[in-house]
Amino acid sequence: MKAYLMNSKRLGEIYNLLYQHFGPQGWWPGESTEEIILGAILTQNTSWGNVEKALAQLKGNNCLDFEKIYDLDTALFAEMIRPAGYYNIKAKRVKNFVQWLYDQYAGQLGRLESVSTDLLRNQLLSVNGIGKETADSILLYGLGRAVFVVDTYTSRVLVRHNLIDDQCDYEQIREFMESNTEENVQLYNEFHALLVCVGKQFCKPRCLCSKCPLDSIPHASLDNIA
DNA sequence: GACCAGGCACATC
DNA sequence: GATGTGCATGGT
Repeated sequence: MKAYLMNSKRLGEIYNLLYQHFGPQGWWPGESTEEIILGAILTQNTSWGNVEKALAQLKGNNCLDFEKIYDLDTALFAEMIRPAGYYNIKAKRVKNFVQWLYDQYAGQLGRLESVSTDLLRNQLLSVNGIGKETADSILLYGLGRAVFVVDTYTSRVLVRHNLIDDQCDYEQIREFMESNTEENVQLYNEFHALLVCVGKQFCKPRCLCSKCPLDSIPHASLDNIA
């Protein structure tokens, strides 16, 4: 059997186990595209609980809105998102994104619909503060494009279960996921959310947790755990 | 008090 | 190209 068939079969098993255990995740948590995009930037190296606090503050100040943010003083915006951590740098990053949206698309998210995914991804990556994971989160969860999002949890779970080498970089992991699964926005959405879910609960950095729903999937030895 | 959390850019070698 | 560092709050 060819490698890609084996990998797609294994990924299928993993997806089914996770889906059976956790159920549909219905990501991204957020009521609007703007909230999803803000969440994607605010969650950089930050726990989601802290992001929720920051989003709640924005909501309370009626600032979950790119037009408002565009006009808002950066220092003032930074104060509102303080609970998310790295608030000064994240305030600049959000402003950079909004500035890009205004410069290129008159501030209208609707205008992104006619742009190809590849072009959009490259444009997002050119914004200072938007890296690969953030760009792909925006594309998949915010804009409904079929791009697999790779994050710490995705990588960790795949490495632990010997699906990828721990030296794989972002693009290699994304390529691995996209080439071994059906190209489908809803599948990418659920699969990534489920990987985060199992990662949070059962795949801590320094331990091999038991009772993981993926226990039946071949597992790396402790020696291989960073 | 240490460790971790849904990264990214930049400096330095 | 690889490696190290700053950015910061809040939960466990």
